[in-house]
Amino acid sequence: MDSKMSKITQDNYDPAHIEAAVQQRWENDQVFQVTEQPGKEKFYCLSMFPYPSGKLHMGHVRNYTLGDVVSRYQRMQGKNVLQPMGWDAFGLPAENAAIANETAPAKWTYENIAYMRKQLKSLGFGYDWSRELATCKPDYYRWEQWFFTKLYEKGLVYKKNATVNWDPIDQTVLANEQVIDGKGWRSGAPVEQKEIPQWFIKITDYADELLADLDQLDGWPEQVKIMQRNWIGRSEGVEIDFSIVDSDEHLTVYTTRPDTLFGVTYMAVAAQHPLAQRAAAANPELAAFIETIKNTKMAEAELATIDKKGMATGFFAEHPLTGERLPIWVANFVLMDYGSGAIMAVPGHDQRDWEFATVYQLPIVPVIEPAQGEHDIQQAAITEKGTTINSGPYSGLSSEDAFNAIADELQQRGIGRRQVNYRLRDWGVSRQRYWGAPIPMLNLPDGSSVPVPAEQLPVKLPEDVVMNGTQSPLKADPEWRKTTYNGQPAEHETDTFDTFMESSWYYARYCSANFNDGMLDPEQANYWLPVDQYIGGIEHAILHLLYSRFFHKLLRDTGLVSSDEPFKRLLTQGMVLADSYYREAENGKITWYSPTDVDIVERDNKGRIVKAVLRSDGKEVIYGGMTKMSKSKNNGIDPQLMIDKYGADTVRLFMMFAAPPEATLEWSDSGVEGAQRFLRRVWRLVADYLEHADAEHSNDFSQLNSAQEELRREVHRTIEKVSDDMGRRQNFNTAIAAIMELLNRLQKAPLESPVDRGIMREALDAVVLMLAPVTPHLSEVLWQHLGHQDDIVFAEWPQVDASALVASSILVVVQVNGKVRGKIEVAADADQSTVIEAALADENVQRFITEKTIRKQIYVPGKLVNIVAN
RNA sequence: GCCGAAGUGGCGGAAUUGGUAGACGCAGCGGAUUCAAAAUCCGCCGCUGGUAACAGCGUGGGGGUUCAAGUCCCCCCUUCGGCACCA
Repeated sequence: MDSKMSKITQDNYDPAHIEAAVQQRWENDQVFQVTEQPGKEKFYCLSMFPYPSGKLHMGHVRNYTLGDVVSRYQRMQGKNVLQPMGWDAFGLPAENAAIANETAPAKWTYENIAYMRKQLKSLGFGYDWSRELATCKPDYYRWEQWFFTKLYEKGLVYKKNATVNWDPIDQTVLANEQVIDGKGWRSGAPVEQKEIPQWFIKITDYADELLADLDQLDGWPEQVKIMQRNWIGRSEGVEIDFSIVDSDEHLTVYTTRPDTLFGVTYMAVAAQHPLAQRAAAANPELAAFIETIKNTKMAEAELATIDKKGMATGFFAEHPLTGERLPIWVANFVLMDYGSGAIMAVPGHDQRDWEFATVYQLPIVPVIEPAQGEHDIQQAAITEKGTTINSGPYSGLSSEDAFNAIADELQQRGIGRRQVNYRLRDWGVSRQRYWGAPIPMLNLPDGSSVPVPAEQLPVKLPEDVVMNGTQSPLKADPEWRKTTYNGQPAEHETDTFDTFMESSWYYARYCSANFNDGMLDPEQANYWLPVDQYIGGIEHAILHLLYSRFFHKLLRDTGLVSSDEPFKRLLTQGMVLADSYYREAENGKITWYSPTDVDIVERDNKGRIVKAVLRSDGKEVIYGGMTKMSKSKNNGIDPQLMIDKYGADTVRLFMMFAAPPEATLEWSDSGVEGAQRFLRRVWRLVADYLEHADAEHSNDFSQLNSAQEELRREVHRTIEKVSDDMGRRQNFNTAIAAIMELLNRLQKAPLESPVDRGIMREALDAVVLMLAPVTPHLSEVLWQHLGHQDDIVFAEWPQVDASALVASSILVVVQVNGKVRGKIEVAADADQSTVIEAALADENVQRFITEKTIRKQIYVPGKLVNIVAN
């Protein structure tokens, strides 16, 4: 490596040059390729793989820098570290790009992968590229198809009707993000809700285990576990049959509040409910109403905020305990896809029921009196529990007792049963799109479906296609689906899998990425799994992470892995923000300009942006604040520009220093320059030292003067802090701050005596080693120049010398009535009375306690004295 | 609407177990160096008062617990993430 040969000087830090050289050596020596080494502690570090959208964005750079820092730190702890990378390559954007650029999704995807792989390498991430995978390749998705047929055989897969967004002009199914204000994004036609048959996987069979095993996940953020718990939403309640008046049928509902049963004043069913359909058949007005509410988007957020609408069906149900006639309404806030598609409405004690009842002037009967506080049932529902009233023989009971008494009664009469319910719904995996893994099912002429036999897998997705803008090429091609089954004609399913399917098991495939005889090689998988550290965005807290946990349990129950959970420790990183600028045209149209095209011409005396202009025309633009980097605000900063300008080490350092991992990170050009400045100072300090490197050194630290002792204490305190920050706390920003602090001290340290040089030598080795996970290229080069022969990638993390930490005296803060009034220096081993005596003797402390009576003296050993006086 | 976070100087952030609020960096200001500039180095830098020593105030707002609260409890406001077909 030529950078090793050339002398380093005050100002010859050249990131482009050294980074290329170091990366070349890693590649030549295949430094990051790993195999199983029984007996050596393993560490599997995984960052969420990217969707190959074109080029890396700053969110990726942040995510992968975090992963690389953790990986390199763990490797320096002597562990066998696996860090793989791959591509979440199926998805909607490829189809959109294909239409826009008149290319095939496959071609576009593969080109993006090639470019982004190059970018990842230029950032110096230490991946084992021999394990790279792309989910759009048949040798990946074939195993997913195989696994799906196994799940089918186990009875975990079924088909049922479910609602999709239907664009009646483009004759196509739309994703939620393609529906804008209720209209198709391309056609502009009002979107309809349509029921079509789709495949589901029974995640609800595993709901209990998914819930219970969250308790094992000590290394997960509490907030993510809480979100998953709420998502699964286990509840204990009662299923109740309400008989329908003048009919043999009944309406079954689930409630968690049987204690409010006497407060039921009406029933409500979904628009698609058979009862609603039957009522509509004889009632054109109702039929028309059902048509209008059918097209409400079914997203939960939408549902929660829509105006409550409904219409009576003319049917009545009978109250199971009072015999009262209850009108059955069709309501837009009841969904067929949830539970039984029907609810018992208790407007007194459920806010949605209350709002509906208020709109349609249905009776509101209070049956619960809350334990405390005034409540006006005319203003809102009372959702707290309390004591039953107006509940016949069940009045005067606590909510809990009433729950049990009423549940028992219903159960005894055979019209109700206690039941545990989950908010979690089964996983619908069918998508009516082209760019995804074909669902390996065959539709037979008799209308039944069978899995594609294992020997016929994979069902390959044709890659050389033309996108016409609407229909999936799979559906448009009458030939593709044609096949035979047992000699009879059959048709391939033309739907493809939800892309969450691929991302639910890729972490396991990496362990044996090139294994051709099965989905996983259990031996390799069980060596590496579970993932020791998983890193990705908080936006995946529920869906991706829940589906992956589910898949892991499915893999376990198929005998492919032996662990219960896929990810031991989880780090959720925050978003990356940048400044935004815009202009508003006279017609109100807003145009956003990239911060890289804008010059700031004026700041106020507080440093805030007052005036900025577009460089190309010199005219003013309006500052739009710090917002998430996005296409829509045109404020994405291209990582490539930054790497070209400053080098990977600087970009990595800035990313790790600017904010703690979980927080949002604000992009700042001057912050990046600050990071670069620091690296130049490190370089210079080493160059400075090397000029004295040939002089005599002493490593005998037993006779230090107080300045030397203090400096060396600083070095070892820093090692202690940085180790804790990087290993346990994962607060890389404070680790870097500590190294900066040490560097500030070292710049002022003398190099005169052999001991001075010995201390500096020890300190510089430590600084370079501690920076190695963050700035591996710079550290590697400086490490070589400091005379080390070994590769810093595998070097041992610096050790704390406990004897260097011992100090003879300590600083104690003295407060009077909780306010700091003085600081005293006391012997490290001074006892309480000595310290308090010294505190009371302090001149400034005296001013605040004279003529007052001391009521209390508190001593926090080694830290603080508080004197309470009045 | 529901669930989950966050709010600290001009700015990003630090304060890890209730114990010195503002580490580190950016911006700014003053100085050194330079023909000059860049780069670099030295110093100052929460607000108010004071030459200073120091004092008062100060962690989104309001209340509380405590010798002591950015940190714990209650209420409120604002911003952000997720809400099942974006990934």
